[in-house]
Amino acid sequence: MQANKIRSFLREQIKTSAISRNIHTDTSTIELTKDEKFGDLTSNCAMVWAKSVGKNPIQLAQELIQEWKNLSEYFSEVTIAGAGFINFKLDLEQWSLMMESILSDHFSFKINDPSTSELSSYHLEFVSANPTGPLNVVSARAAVIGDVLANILKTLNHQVHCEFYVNDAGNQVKLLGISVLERWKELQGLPFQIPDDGYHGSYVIEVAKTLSSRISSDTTIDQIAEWAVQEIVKEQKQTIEKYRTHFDRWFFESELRRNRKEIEVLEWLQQNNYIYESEGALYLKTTITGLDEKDRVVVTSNGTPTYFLPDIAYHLDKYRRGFRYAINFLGPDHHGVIGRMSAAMKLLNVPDDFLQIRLIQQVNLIRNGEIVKMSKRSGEIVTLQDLLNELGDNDAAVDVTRFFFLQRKVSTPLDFDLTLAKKQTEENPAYYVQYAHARICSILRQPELESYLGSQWTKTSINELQEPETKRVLRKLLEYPFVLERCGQALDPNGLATYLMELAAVFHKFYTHHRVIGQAPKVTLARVKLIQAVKKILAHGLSLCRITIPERM
RNA sequence: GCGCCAAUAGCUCAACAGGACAGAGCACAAGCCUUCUAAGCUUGGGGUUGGGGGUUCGAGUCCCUCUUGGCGCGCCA
Repeated sequence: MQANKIRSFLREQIKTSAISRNIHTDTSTIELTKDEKFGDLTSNCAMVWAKSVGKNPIQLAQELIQEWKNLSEYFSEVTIAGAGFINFKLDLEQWSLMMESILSDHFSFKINDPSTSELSSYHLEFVSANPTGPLNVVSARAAVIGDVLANILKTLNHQVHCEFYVNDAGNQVKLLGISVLERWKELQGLPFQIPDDGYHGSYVIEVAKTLSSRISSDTTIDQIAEWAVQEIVKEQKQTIEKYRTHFDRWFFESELRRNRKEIEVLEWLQQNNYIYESEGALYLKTTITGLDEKDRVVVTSNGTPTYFLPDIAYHLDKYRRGFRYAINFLGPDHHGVIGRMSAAMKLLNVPDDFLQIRLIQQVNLIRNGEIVKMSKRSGEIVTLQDLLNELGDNDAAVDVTRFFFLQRKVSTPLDFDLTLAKKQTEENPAYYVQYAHARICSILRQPELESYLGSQWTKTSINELQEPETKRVLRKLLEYPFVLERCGQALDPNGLATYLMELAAVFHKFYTHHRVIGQAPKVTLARVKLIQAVKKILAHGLSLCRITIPERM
């Protein structure tokens, strides 16, 4: 939209000036100002360059303004302020064009400026919980983050593929099989004994019940394990879909193994001398990359591959499928993976920036003021389904938790207070945003406004939108594409939730200060168009978050 | 012991690859509905951004150090 166009124009000017001063890596930024008194857009380039050019920032800023052409085409005022900020006040015409672009039918935030964004294909892996139990609340956080980030990246015109990696091979799955078998014995009234490191949760009993007709005394553990995984994954899929998160593919480790992909990788690594043997086990020389602190075992001395080997094969497979970036969201207890996996990718000649591992910090569940310790093995779990049940298991419950998780940065641990969350369904921040949308719909339903709804935006309407509370709304609208771009770059959708709160806030303030109905026709028209624009952006943002967009509340 | 992540108002969190006076919500106090939804708005109190150094025009943000909390450090996944 218009905001991108304006920024590209400025960026070009700054770039030209940078090159003529021999500045090749320019770290200056163009930002929206925090306060209207500084204009609308601001650049810090004069301050950033001052040192290497050997001039004081203010003097440099004056030179730059002289140098730049056609500023008046976009800006009504360009000033130097503070330590050397160059501030740009947008011309009314530009505000009008912005409104026009938002209100137009084929309105889009897609960024068409190749200098600001290379279009890429992203592989997003998130949640990837083990298929040995139901999804818990930590998975819920990952699900929302990954899902909304995917939506944002798509809006920015990137190709996005979301994947859930199912670790359905190895020891843990065998343990699951044993645990199910023992529970089955229990159901048959036979003596049973679940191993200490087995799975003790009550869901195992449910799985055993479901499978009871298929199990007999000569069924193998592997078979039971396979069936159990199927049941649990089915359950996980249902829950996650209910939670409005969709994966393009559920990738099974067993599939990789059936095609002997991990052996293929191992052989390649051996041929290239990256593997050595010690005490009967095979080690990968991850340390030679400088990215890992010690070499890692890939095949144990009894001949079975560790989880690491298929993991390498999986990430290589992502690369071979042609993605430009693989973003991998992991739980905080996996941070050890970063070093070894980056090292493995390097050994396989995959570009350094291909794999980007992000940690999602943990979720502490608090109930009645106490932390609920969760562990699949001990059986004390609060599942995602439990959580939804506690909150009422309806659309509102999903809205609440999705928005709650989106409000926090992924890099910080968070406390989820169950008792509070239940109460907050009445006074939740998500409602604040939704309420703004419902309020606008309510205004637009008024019969007096019917004749205005379909009218075209006219350039002069912008003159009617100059009160402080109204101008603040316009400034917020201008910010939206900046917000999306920032979220995409940071690989964190957190900023979107914050933005929606702010947009709702400026609207609510506008609402209490100004009335749409009963004004001079040109004023009513301008305000109708304004709230239509706000409605459009709110709906767009909420749909990226996959939160209900209510017409009435 | 080594490593990773964090610490911002009474509580939960913001602050956009260092930027202009650190902002919201909840809670607390006082107000605003005979006119478009009061799930809203207005006003107020509340902070040495865990402590201490440093880097620079400028630090919550970067570096060092200390304190506190969480998590890792297996031929488990």
